[in-house]
Amino acid sequence: MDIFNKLLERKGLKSTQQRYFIADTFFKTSTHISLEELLKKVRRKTPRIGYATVYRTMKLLTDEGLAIERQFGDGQTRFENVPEDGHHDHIICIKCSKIAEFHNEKIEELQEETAKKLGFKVLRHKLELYGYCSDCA
Amino acid sequence: MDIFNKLLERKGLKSTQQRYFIADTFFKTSTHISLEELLKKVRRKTPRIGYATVYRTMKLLTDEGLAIERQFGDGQTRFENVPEDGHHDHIICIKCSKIAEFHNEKIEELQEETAKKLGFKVLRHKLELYGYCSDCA
DNA sequence: CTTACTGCAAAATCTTTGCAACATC
DNA sequence: GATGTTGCAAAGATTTTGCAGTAAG
Repeated sequence: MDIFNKLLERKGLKSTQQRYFIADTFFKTSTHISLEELLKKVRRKTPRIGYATVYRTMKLLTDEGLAIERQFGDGQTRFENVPEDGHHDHIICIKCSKIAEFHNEKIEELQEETAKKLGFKVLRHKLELYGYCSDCA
Repeated sequence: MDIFNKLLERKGLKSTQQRYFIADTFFKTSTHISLEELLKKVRRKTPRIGYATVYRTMKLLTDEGLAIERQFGDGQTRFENVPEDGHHDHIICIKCSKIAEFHNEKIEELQEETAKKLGFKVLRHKLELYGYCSDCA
């Protein structure tokens, strides 16, 4: 939450209870949460909160890089919080759904390189490997 | 188109001019096209065609594995035709939504290698880079 | 006090679906 | 002819935005 308060200060925004509850709830969530779900969670503590406030707070977090929007094709935008200790990628077992995380600096470098050739400047990426884990192979 | 005709036959569906134009146009498209864009293209040949028909035809193609639905976060579902000659990855501009494709064998190798260390056997993967293109940097 | 924030409700987007007219088989 | 298909328009589902009231600095 420190980082969130700093963000508000840096941008000259006001620190409100709504924003606090939304951000706090979001950062404590480990899954990919939708606005509707987040709203529901936050309302347990602050029933009078509105959808638009959640929407706008998440937009703020997304714009500032503290959250990432993701689309899984179910018609709802979901938000994932950005790990403070560097990012990681996922490898998912298509049989038992086990998810392992990994980080490979070499791959990241090659991504940068490839992007540069295409004239792009990469800010973030998404890499997911799908296959069988050792138990299911 | 042969494969499309076979699909219709296999499922006992009727072969109509609309379906033909939509599928043909889609298969000849190399970019990730949205329904709106596809409709516009098809209308150049068949002005009286409706959005719903395009929608339903693309749903058919998607269900049958001839097209892949993709969400790049710009609020529009886009369709990509399944490459017969191997896959590619994407790099997306977060400002103008331009999408470029690339393929880097070295990255694929590193993915395999990394997966092996974790005891996984990779079948497929998804790699998307997000950033600014040369025009928006 | 001034300026920003919130909630509500309305607007804007996209995606799906019901149905009568119409085209295949 | 029977059955599937099309186009239109309406319904759904989400995401955005305008605005008057409210609260933070």
